[in-house]
Amino acid sequence: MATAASSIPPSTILPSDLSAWPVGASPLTQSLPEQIATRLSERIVSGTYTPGQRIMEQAVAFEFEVSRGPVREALRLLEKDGLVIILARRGAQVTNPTIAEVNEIFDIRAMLNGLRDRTIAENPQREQLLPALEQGIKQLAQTAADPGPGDEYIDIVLKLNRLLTQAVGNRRLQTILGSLAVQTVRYTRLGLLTPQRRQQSAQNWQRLLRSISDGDGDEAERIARQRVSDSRDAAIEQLLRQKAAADAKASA
Amino acid sequence: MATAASSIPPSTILPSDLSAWPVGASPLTQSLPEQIATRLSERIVSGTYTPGQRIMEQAVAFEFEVSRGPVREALRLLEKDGLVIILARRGAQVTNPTIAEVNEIFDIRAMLNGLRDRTIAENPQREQLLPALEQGIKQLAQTAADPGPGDEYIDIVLKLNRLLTQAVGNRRLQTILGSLAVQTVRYTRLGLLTPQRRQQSAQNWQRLLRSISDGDGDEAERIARQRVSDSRDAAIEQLLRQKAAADAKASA
DNA sequence: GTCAAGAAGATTGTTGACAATAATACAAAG
DNA sequence: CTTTGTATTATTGTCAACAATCTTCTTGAC
Repeated sequence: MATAASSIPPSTILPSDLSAWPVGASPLTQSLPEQIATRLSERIVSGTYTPGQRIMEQAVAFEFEVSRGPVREALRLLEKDGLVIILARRGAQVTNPTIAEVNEIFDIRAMLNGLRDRTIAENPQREQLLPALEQGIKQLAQTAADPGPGDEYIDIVLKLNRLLTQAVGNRRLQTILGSLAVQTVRYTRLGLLTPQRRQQSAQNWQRLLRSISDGDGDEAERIARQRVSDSRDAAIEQLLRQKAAADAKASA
Repeated sequence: MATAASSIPPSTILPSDLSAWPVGASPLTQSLPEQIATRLSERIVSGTYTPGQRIMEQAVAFEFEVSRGPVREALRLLEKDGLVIILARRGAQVTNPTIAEVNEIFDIRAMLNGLRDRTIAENPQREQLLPALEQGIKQLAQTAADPGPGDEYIDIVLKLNRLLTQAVGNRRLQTILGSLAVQTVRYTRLGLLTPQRRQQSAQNWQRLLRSISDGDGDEAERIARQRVSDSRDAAIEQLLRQKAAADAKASA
């Protein structure tokens, strides 16, 4: 029944607009499968569900007090974002990407972020974006210098990326970038963000702002690729530690 | 029951490996939803289902002699590839992209094809690819000069693209490019491929071959983007005619 | 004649049960 | 002790029916 939807509390860990689904023409209320997918994606991104872990329809359905139908659809949605892999007659399990695969995702992100930022820099109406961008980047510089607790820094970066991704009208690009972002945030959250890396990242954002304001598409694309490349390094390190920990646990 | 699957004849219009789904570790037999999705995608790509047309679960289920469950999943698969759009409680309808949206898809294809061809050109093991590539490009040159009937030319181009896409190990890139290819083939099939365009395309492929064999990634990327850009022009023209025809029919 | 409100019909969303298949445990043979 | 075959269990795949919602048609008022 539709009222069962209310038994699923709203998302708390991830801001719901981070995820890929309700990108355009979103209804005010997520559908039941979407709600389930959101909840499950939080667990995968946060590590509650570990890489390789099986997710069984029955168990999820029981926990959320719905039938297996919506759960199946939710798992298909997660598959679309690469958070789970579904094998025929063997169900879903949390993806456990290799280093090479994560690198590949970053390759694509670098390309498409480049396309995105170039498009924005060459858009005559880019002026409207500048105030919000400036404000975010200012915040970023402050947080880079003074770390503070938690993931505040990453949240700001995500917000900036969201801002830019939504600014380009290209809906398919939004979808793809959203999906790729969901996958990589698994490894940048809690990542090894050293002060130097934060500083460099903040500087890159500042350079990006200038290139956009100047309307220099070439430069914007170059910087975007550089930025993704930098975050890749941090993510790979993080992933390596994660895998090492998992191996140690497995052999114990 | 599983035997109902046999009531759905295999794909005929599109070679099944064109579609995005069974990319890696594919089971020998497609699942029921996949079979339905393949069949429906053929109708959309071939124009049997016109842009904007509603696809109703009941009707499809009845025609294929299955229940609505698998049909629902099939429609979700098609949505992933951008062939239909699903609105909550309003069902699926064949996408009817604007010129701008098709342009956006080609923007992304240009970028990612560039990434793909660069990756291949810079791969030390690229030698293995060259014979098959050469053979395909030779075929292409012949067909470009001597058109022949049907879509033979386009089929060769698709084959070449498939060859390259599968050559890069990057599975996610494969998925995305496959999805984008499915969408654009709606407008390149039966497209306005003038002899000049075919000639130029064949030449570009030849240049690409050389850059790969030389290991020149920069050049490979540049050519790839050019190639997509050219095919974009033909597709947009085709789409314009299609829309004009639809408008004329609507007002009649 | 046009527009609004309501009723009837059509269509999607969800559910629980059944069927088919894969994973597991166990026993027997080499 | 390992391996192979078999029985059991667990899990996914499919179905048909019900509930909720949207669409369309009719009716009535202005």
